[in-house]
Amino acid sequence: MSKNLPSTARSLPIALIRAREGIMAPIREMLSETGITEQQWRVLRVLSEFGVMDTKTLADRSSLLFPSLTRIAATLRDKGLVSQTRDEKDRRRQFVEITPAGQLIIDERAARAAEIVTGFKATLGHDNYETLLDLLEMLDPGART
Amino acid sequence: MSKNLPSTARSLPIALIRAREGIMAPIREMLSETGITEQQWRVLRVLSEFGVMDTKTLADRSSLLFPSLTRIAATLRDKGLVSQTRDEKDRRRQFVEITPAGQLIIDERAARAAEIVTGFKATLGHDNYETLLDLLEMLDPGART
DNA sequence: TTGCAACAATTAACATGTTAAGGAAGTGAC
DNA sequence: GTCACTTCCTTAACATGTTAATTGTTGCAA
Repeated sequence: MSKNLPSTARSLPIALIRAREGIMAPIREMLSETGITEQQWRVLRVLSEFGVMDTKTLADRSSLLFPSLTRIAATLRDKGLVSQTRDEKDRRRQFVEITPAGQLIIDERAARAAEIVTGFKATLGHDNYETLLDLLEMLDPGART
Repeated sequence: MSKNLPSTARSLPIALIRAREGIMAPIREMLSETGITEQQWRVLRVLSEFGVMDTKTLADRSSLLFPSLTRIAATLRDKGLVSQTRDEKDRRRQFVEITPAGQLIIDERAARAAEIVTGFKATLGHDNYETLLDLLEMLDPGART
């Protein structure tokens, strides 16, 4: 049975889009003054958290596809927020590192970003927030062990 | 306190992206043979469920921004999957309707799409699935009454 | 060593997301 | 009626998502 599609009002893909839209709106607003995009912010955050890493790891941790990352890395490099270096042992590979200028962007906005997150935790309630993260992780093909 | 950003591993925006990626992968695979995209599928589904409607309502129900919808509607019209008509009383407004060819695309794949949804329900468990939808709806700015 | 498969990264091509600006049609104050 | 204002939709410009093709390297095997 269940040959019928669920109503679009209870569609999981659509619900994910709308939730994401709700989450990102205040974050995009915060970022608008910096001139960097949401994805660029994400890359900087990953680099800030884990330090220098190769492109493949960076793409994985940032949840970005390679072609996107190529463009984003080029943009961030032009802005002086990251630096790229070739692996001398394997010249196919490349390493990316956040620069002091890039780290500054993170540092100056970490408090405000944390406030936004706190706001959503308050909206949902702490337990619901953790539950939500757990459920979302169950849908992540990369996280299913 | 909590001036520190959460680890990107427990970041809600990133978790939403990854979950969406996990959900959409099999759906995109299903759609690949049709030549229509995920968003075009979404528009057709909304039109199939609710019937003819004006562009504003369609954008709202499809969770698409107006500029995107303009392009998508033009694409679908060129493919003969929807038809557009001007409102004669208010010539700014426009109505969109699914064509038989468009409806056929939905009908031919409704069963397979429903199977995919059923699969995710099984992965999460029915109660978790409903909980997830409820929590996501709490983050949707358009749904907070 | 040469040839080829595998790999990392880029580029290309097209669709969408996002913001801003533009154009056309309706509305209301005067 | 006219002018400002609003509304609906489109266009523009740029960044990203997505898939496929391409380039440059490496490793391995005939």
